[in-house]
Amino acid sequence: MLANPVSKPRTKPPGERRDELMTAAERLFLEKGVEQTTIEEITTGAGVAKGTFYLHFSSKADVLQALRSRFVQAVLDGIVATVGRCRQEDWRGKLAAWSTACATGYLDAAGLHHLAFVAAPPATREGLSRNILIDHLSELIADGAGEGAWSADDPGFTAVFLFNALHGIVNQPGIAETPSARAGLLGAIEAHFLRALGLWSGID
Amino acid sequence: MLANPVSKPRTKPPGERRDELMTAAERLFLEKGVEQTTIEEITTGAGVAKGTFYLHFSSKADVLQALRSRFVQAVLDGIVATVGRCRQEDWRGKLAAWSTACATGYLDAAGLHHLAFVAAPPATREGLSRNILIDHLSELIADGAGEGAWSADDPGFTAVFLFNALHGIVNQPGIAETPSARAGLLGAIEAHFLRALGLWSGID
Amino acid sequence: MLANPVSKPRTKPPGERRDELMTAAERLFLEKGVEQTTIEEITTGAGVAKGTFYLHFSSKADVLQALRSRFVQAVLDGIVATVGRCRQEDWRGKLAAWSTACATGYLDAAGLHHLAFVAAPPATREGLSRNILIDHLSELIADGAGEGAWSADDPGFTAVFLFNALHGIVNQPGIAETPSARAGLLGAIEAHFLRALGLWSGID
Amino acid sequence: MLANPVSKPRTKPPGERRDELMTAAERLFLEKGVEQTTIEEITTGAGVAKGTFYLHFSSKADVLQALRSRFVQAVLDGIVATVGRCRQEDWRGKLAAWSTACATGYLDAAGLHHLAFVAAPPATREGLSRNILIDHLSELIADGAGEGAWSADDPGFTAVFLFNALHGIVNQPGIAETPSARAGLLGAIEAHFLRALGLWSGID
DNA sequence: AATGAATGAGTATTCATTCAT
DNA sequence: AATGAATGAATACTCATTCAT
Repeated sequence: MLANPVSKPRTKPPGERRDELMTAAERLFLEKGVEQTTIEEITTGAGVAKGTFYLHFSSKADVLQALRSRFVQAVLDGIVATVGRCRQEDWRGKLAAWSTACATGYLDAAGLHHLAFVAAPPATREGLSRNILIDHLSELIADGAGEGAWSADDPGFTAVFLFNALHGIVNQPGIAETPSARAGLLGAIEAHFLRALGLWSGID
Repeated sequence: MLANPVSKPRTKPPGERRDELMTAAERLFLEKGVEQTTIEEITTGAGVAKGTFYLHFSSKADVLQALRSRFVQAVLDGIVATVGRCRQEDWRGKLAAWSTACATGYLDAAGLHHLAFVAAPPATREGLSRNILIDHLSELIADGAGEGAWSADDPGFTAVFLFNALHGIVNQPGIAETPSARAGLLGAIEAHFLRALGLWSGID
Repeated sequence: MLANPVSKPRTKPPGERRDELMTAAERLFLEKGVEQTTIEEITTGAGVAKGTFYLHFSSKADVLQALRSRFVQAVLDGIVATVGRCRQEDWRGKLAAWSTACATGYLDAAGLHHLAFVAAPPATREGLSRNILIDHLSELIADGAGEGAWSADDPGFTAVFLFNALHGIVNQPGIAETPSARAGLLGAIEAHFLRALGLWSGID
Repeated sequence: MLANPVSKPRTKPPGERRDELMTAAERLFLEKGVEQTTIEEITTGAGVAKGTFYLHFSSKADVLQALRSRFVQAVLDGIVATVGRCRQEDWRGKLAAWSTACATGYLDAAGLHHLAFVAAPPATREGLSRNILIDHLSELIADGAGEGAWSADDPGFTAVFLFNALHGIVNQPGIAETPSARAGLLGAIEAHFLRALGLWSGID
């Protein structure tokens, strides 16, 4: 007997199912919290059976980790693209671009960012002290210092310092709700980033 | 017959019992984690019956919140004492003292701090964006600005920025394990605090 | 120092305290059910400390039993008074009076009656097959039969039969909410009582 | 390798599992009382794991309700079968059959009946004033009245009256322990039913 | 790949009762 | 008589995970 042509295919490419599960999990995690979300709710939300979850993830912590990676990677992509538009020698611009792009990426996914790093932080203490964003910022600071754009005794320290500062700022609930509030916020973040590297903020 | 002077009194002042329970909980939370600690272990650790726990706290989250408050209050007490030793007009010294005292308070109770704010963060997003430490720092920045010690467009913003920066730094595992590493760390934090307010760090 | 003349006396005659506890328990039992009512709520309701409860009752079942007795005795008193007003030889009138007085007593305390016999019945199966009301009715039937007012092969059987019938009728929620509904109900009960003894109900 | 043909299938049709759980619960409730029976004992009795209980029932009260329904339905089935054997126009016979079949159904499952309606009565007051047995009796009384077999001003009233009367009678502990006692009881119930409808009982 | 019935470990919480004062 | 802090037994329920189909 032929399969009902109207019904959705029972099997899908693995990547697609995985994404659907992640998206369902993300929505539920944001709506009701990680703890309060059950695996079954995730699978129901993704329209599959409970067992299917374990074909793609090993546990709830596993999906959460995947969501974290997806989020951080998206922010990093945004940063790379923005910073890449600066002239090679414009270190000041690059730093400003970094701060703005990072803050923007976070603000655009405020809930998810809070979820991934604050409400349900990774098991290790690494979360906010070692990640690809901090590495990227650290590298930028080191490169700029190498080119004489600024001085930085310890780029790693400054990167952790600034990243967490930015993180704390954008993590404030209700911040940047209006376009003008957001613009002001981005400006203030940029100014503090520049000042931290000893560059005058340009507002005299 | 007189009461046996050796046996502990069955009833104790409420505050005392409460403190004993908190202390037992703190030790267990640090040893084996919040999730892994049962209420019964806490009461056993405090030498009381299980039901007694609920005479003082409504849940595990409730003790955790009490531990958080106790920790933050202790750090604030240390800050107030240290800052208070600066001359009235020495705003630069006060800011430096604030950063050092705060970082010291955190580093001295690294486990508890990690526990209370990272591994088992408060349910709301408020924790790291509104607390008595940030309020205190914000006030200091505003006061200094009022006295012309520095300029600060938005003391609240800078306070959140710096507090989270500091928080991220001291939260790094294994940081400041040696006295010299700690000294260097405190110096770097101080330098960044000063620079954020446009004061030269004095290390050239 | 003299006791504050405004405060209520700390000690009261035992009977009074007991009554206050019973009254508080009755109100709470009716409001939220026996199971859902705690001893502490009862004592709070009576304005005494928890331990005082055990000076008057041995358990929750004990208060409930006391409430049951108080209720049944009140109904019986009403019946005895009403029936006593009939002429000595008016057996028909006595039976009618019994049914009406019993139903009235129940309807006047509908919730308590439900509580005492249905929602939280006594531990034994005796509740609705042996109690002082049934005994009283049984005696009336036997006496009337002895006087030739009616014939009754088994007065005990008929008493249980009629008592439970009446009980089921008045236990219907919302029955007899208006005066006329109540009058109709009492009439119907009376008619069925008379008919059960082979007396014509008088409604032809 | 083929599945071991001796081992029971791990999964069973839902209805079957449900029935097994109900039967295990019924046995335990009768043996040791509802309160004294734990969910775990029920599942052990049914040969399944604890969690399986909650796949079929939401709580102990839920199974109890299911047992009540099963019991009442069984009694109704017996009544319908018995009454159905009477000639169409034999209303007196039908009424007699109803009372006898209902009483028999109750007496045959005295423990369960006591359990379900007396020791652990339903939470609402509806149980003994509205159920499918009362509805059935009410209909019979109305139909007979319609055919002129008897007069009934309020069939619903009489049905509640008689049902509760019968219920109270059969609920007496130790009643009808011998065949002859049972026969006498059924006869007396029948006589009272007939008399309630104004039919002479035939026992003069 | 997908299903979903079955599993069973794990624990927070309540509250009747006691008893030293 | 009265208090109320302390006790501790007792159990329902959840939900991540498995696995036979």
